[in-house]
Amino acid sequence: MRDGTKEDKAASKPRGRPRAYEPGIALRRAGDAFWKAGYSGTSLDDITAATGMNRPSLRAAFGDKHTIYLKALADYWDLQFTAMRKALAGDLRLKDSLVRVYDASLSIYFSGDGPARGCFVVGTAITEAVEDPEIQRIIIDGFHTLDADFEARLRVARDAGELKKDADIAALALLCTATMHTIAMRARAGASRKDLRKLAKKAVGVICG
Amino acid sequence: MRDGTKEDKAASKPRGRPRAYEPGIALRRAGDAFWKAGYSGTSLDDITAATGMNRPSLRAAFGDKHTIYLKALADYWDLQFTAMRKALAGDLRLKDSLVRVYDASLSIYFSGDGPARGCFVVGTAITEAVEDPEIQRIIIDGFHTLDADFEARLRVARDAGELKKDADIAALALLCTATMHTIAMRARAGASRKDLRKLAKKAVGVICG
DNA sequence: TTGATTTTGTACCGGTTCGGATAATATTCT
DNA sequence: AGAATATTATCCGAACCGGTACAAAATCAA
Repeated sequence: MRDGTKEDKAASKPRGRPRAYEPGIALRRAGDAFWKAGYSGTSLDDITAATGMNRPSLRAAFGDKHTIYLKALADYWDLQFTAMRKALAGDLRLKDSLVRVYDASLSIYFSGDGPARGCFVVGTAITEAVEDPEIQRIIIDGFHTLDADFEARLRVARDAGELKKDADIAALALLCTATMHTIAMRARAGASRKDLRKLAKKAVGVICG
Repeated sequence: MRDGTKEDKAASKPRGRPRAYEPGIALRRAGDAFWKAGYSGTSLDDITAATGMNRPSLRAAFGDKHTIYLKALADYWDLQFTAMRKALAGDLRLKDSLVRVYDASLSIYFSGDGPARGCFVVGTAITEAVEDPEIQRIIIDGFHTLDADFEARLRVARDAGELKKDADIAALALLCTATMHTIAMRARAGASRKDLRKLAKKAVGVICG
């Protein structure tokens, strides 16, 4: 009585012809395509080539081009925040903690086969923001989350005596985000990973006083 | 003998049918079109609509789409650096000088009729950088000029005793550029001018110690 | 006035875009 | 085996893309 009721998790197979793709992987591949050339610069043909899916399957699975992009964008924010929070966790000194965040980001910015693509948001979403309020909102919310995560970490540091009692936590958090932004752009503009790591360390040096 | 030799500045008119447009203004309008939707997101039809020029005239005047874009990009850097250097000139205190730079940038980011478009480079060039080495180089050179201009101003401030003798000028300059970058992106993402001005002041507060 | 010169306006070309219509295929259920 | 279901594969079409050919228009020189 307990099994085969259809809601058996990974058990019971779906009814018709099985999928020839893995939705999660396919979406990431689609994201890779956007990441390289931006939203307008990526055609559905590019995406079919990247995913191996044909057009109708693509549409059935993820919707039209705009919807595919939004899903890829949400996916990226997940990746970014997961990496960031993992880097911020643990009881390192503030300075090391921040450097670890930037290192984690650099790993993302320099991921993939070709040349560095920087941040997905910076490289693809920012451009569309002016004419797409939905994307605009997703970006601004993400930036605020970035600010908030940095600020929370800085507050811990201040309470632990690593920062001066009267340090302007909010201001420092903005500079942390700003540093992330400048790294993201310079990465896409061709700066070397080594140089960007040095940049991060210098910025952290100032921020931590 | 001195006049009418054809090189008489604005004197002697050209030979054939006169232009129906002003090259400088037309190029700026073309830039406006790119500024709104990015390089790939802007069609030649968009540009003809923005400039009032028809397609063959456009090509004769500025070349193909890619060349038009490069001209518009160079034009924008000129605008940006002119505004920045004007803001940095004069003998204000460092803090006021920097705030003035960000105010000048905000004037650019919030220019135009529609919603804020942020920085032209951030909103249009960054996306293309991955697959266009020429654009990539123009961006990185521009960023370095930004860094250098800030650094020069900071050095003056240090020599004038506004900063500590052992202040890391290069690191502070990077944070100045980073602040510019984060403002540019947030502007395009829909942040209000008032909020961005407050952000700038907070950042300047930290940078100036 | 006539001819030379330059720009403009229209219309078109071949290729690409996105989305969908239709038929073939692979699997499960009965 | 046969019906039901879900995905895949091929193809189509209307719109758009960047670029160009060609003739009409506007000016200057003689």
